[in-house]
Amino acid sequence: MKIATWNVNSLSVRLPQVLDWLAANPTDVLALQELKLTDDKFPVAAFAEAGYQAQWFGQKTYNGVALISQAPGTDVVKNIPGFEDDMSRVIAATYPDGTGGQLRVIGAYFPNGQAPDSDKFVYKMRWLDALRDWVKAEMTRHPHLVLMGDYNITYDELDMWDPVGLAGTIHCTDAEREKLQALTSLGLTDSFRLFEQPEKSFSWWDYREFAFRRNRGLRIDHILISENLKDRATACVIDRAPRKNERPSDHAPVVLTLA
DNA sequence: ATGACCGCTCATAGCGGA
Repeated sequence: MKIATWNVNSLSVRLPQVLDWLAANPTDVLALQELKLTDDKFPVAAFAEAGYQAQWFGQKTYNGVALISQAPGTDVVKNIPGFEDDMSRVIAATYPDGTGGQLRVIGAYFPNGQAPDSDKFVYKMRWLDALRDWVKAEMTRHPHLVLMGDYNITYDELDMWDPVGLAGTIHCTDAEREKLQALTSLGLTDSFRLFEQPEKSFSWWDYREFAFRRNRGLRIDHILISENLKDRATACVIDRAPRKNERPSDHAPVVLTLA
């Protein structure tokens, strides 16, 4: 089965590209981030026509997340329980795992953080702490778990186009990476690094300065999987094709294959 | 040193993104 995540940077603008991509890449569960629309504007009918169900959690102007799936999602949770937040960043649901079991899927749009000395960075740290505590509890309830989305954090220098120039900048600070390691230490694995990858593999490129053409990007979109899913993982790739579209998202989809 | 590009908003400049 295929599991994927894609920050679409406005679903209203990118809907045709998402539908085209799904037609070419049938996917069991696709997590979307940055819908930038309210719940009443979510294109549920368009996905239904394409054979997909959806769970969504939007808001005006910013943020917004969804899970697009072939099977219905159950036990849906929106945002981190107990963590007061006026931003729509998290959606979780349970799906059939293709082998008669169940798969818990969490799609998340992690805070950007803006700059390491900003209020938004403080919020990012608090949010990451709350996410970790909740995911830890989710893993006890749901042993087969996928945590995917736009993390807005690089793991290390391999995830940066300019490790020297970008050292210590947002997405690349020690503080953010410690929080990412705290998630990993729950028993989650970065599925992308289970496999050999091309050098300079990124999932996001700035719209400015021909960054995509020059492959000046970051790898900040991740699919983390629980220990008992590792043996089923057969591939994890970043699909750069949609980044070449006209009017593309600045992010590319990341796709995990489970046997 | 700065801004670049993109999407959005009770718009027409400013914010947030990354």
